[in-house]
Amino acid sequence: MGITKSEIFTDRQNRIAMFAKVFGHPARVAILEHLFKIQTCVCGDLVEEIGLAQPTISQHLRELKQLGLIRGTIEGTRVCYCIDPEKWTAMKAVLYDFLDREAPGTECC
Amino acid sequence: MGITKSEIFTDRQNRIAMFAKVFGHPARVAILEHLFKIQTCVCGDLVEEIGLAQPTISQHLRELKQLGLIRGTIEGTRVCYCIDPEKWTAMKAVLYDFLDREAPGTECC
DNA sequence: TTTATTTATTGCAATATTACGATGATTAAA
DNA sequence: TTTAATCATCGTAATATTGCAATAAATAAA
Repeated sequence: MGITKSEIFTDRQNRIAMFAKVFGHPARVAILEHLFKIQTCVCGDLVEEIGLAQPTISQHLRELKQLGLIRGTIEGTRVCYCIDPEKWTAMKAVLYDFLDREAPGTECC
Repeated sequence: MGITKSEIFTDRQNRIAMFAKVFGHPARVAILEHLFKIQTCVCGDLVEEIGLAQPTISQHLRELKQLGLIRGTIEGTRVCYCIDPEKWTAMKAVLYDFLDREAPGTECC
């Protein structure tokens, strides 16, 4: 049905999935990488840097903003985006807690 | 159009997104957590453990298998699943390389 | 062989995602 | 005030994802 049954999972599992999902598209990965690279915040440069239409970039930026991973500041006719350091750290803690496991070396079954 | 323009991104960015995407659903998070918890591999228990229909679980298992993160071994009428340790480690390396950044403390713009 | 058990596959309905053109809103510049 | 520039939003088309009932496939048990 295209709709995720979030009710049957723990908050923790839903939180992990929510953060992972936002990285599940290369455009959002590229946006974040560019924001990390260009210390001073960027905005419409992302449209040129990445090869997608302006409304598409804007849509991806909104998803990142909704999770709090980036912030946008209006600067005249432009909008400057940057990583939110606290949120980035908090997100890392959630994902690392899930990812940082050692798979047992024993053979399967 | 619902279709991702993978061509315009680097292999690295696509790889990061591909791995992150598979964790972007709580059912797959739950499956992996259960496989980590129950050392000895499980199969249809996942259907009971998680509250989704058998075909749905089977579909999620297939996605994990396609990325190589889990393996399935036929045992009579059952199929035993387990984490692939090498693939798990390789996946971690890819995601950590992306996630493990320090956001600059400087203010936005 | 027949029946049960277990998992994969197929087909489908409902919803979500991706992408973009058109347009609106806001502000700077002329 | 008018025009240009920049970004967000709306509307829409195409595709993807999620979930399940029905069914097939494979093997164990009777």
